[in-house]
Amino acid sequence: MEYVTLQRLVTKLRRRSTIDLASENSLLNLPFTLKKLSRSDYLFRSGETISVTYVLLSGFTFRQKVAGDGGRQIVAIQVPGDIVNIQSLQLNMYDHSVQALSDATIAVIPTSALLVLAQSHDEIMFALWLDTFVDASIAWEWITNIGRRNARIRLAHLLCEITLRVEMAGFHTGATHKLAMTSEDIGDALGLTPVHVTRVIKELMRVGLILRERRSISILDINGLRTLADFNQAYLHLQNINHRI
Amino acid sequence: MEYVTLQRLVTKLRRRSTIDLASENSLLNLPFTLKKLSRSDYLFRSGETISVTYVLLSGFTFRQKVAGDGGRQIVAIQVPGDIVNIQSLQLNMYDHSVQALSDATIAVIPTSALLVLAQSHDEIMFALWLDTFVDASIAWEWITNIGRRNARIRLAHLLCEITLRVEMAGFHTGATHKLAMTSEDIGDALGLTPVHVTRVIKELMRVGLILRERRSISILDINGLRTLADFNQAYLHLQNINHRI
DNA sequence: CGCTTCGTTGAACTGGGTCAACGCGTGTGG
DNA sequence: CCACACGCGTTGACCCAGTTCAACGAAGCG
Repeated sequence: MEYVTLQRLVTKLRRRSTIDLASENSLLNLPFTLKKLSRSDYLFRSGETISVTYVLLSGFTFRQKVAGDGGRQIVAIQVPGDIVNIQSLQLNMYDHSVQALSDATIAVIPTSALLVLAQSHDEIMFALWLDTFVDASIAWEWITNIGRRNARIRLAHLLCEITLRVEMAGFHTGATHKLAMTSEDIGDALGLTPVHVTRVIKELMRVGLILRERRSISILDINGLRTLADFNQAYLHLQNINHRI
Repeated sequence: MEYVTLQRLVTKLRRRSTIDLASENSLLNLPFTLKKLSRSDYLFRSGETISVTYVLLSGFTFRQKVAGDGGRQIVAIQVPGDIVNIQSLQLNMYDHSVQALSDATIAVIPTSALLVLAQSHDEIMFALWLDTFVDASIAWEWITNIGRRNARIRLAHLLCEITLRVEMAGFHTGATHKLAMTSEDIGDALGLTPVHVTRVIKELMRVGLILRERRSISILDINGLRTLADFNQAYLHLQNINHRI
């Protein structure tokens, strides 16, 4: 069996916050177990009470809510390194579900251990808190995406965001990177129907921006997508602009 | 001149978190100045760098982003007691603007003072952090609202949310409560055009759920609205369900 | 090899957008 | 104190992006 650590979590937090060696070691020494999910498996469901915190180590997961008429809406996507439910530090009842978008590996950390760490290391507390700000910032951008952009631009914007976040998580993207999402998944993230998503995908293929084979999408021209989507990455707050010193 | 305190902030934090007397006093002793805004005045603009934290004491403000084609999207609304930009604790560059929806009074607190307080009182830090979680939770519900509900239900849902949040801020609502928003404001919050908003408002009037006079809306039948919107207030996390003890 | 899942395509439909005209308060300047 | 202008709600006619429904096909899996 492979040797698994929480290094990816440290790397992710380091992108935006300063984490000194002591804090890094504390994080790496957190107790955790591993959980493997297959596509569509639930990590947790709306209404459940859980006392663990999940960190995504590989694969993708997504957060979803269900509208009154049964319509599913994906409200966030997690990439490797992301903490899935940092809310668990303060809330233990969930009003949404998290499900695997692909096969995924997840570190399961007792929330109490993380809480102790946060309380003893301000640096870690602020780093985790900053992550919460970014979650909100991304959600606001999604509201803008769904509320004010047409289907083509919405899709391009989503692809730009995911590509960039995956790169920042330390994976090479480029022509070889593939995103495995069904038309229904994409539609549920963009507020569209799967039928229309396939039409829009074909449009973006026709102009050479992406390539779709089976249920995976490859980015052929990220700059073209960025231009089309008028993508401004400020909302991802990727630089360490922490101004506490 | 009236005597103004940050009591409303304490009350707001108390709704969800435990704030002991010492922490309460520290909060009330925070230095602050007052700022008065008229409808449409900007509190801050996208791209600005600011080192103060704003707390809304009376009136309403909203957070907005602008899409590439110039379309405005309102991504959040603040009610009295809300901290407008708690992000300032860690981020000092904004990717969105905040504007007054009505005449508003705002407490302006040096971020550094708030930061010192948060670092010396875990209780306050967690209370502020919890507020961030709720901001994200509300944003996710808005994504679902805009992505998966039709115009009538979207509007009903927004009205339910605002009514409840204003009540929780300690104001009486009921038949006399009025919300002053133009059709354009509402449209920008719901991802609709002002023309369609007036049509939907008329629909809700026809069935006796609301009353519109000039540019204000009164709620006539909050239960009817809740039923129509299938409103589930869990996402507002109004109870003190903080499970750290 | 048959079943399931999902992409693909076409045709018809509709919720909401667009455009344009009008009307009613309100505020403002002469 | 009146007249005009401006902001915004209202209404109607028309339009279109995206939905709906349905049929078909291809890959993957047991």
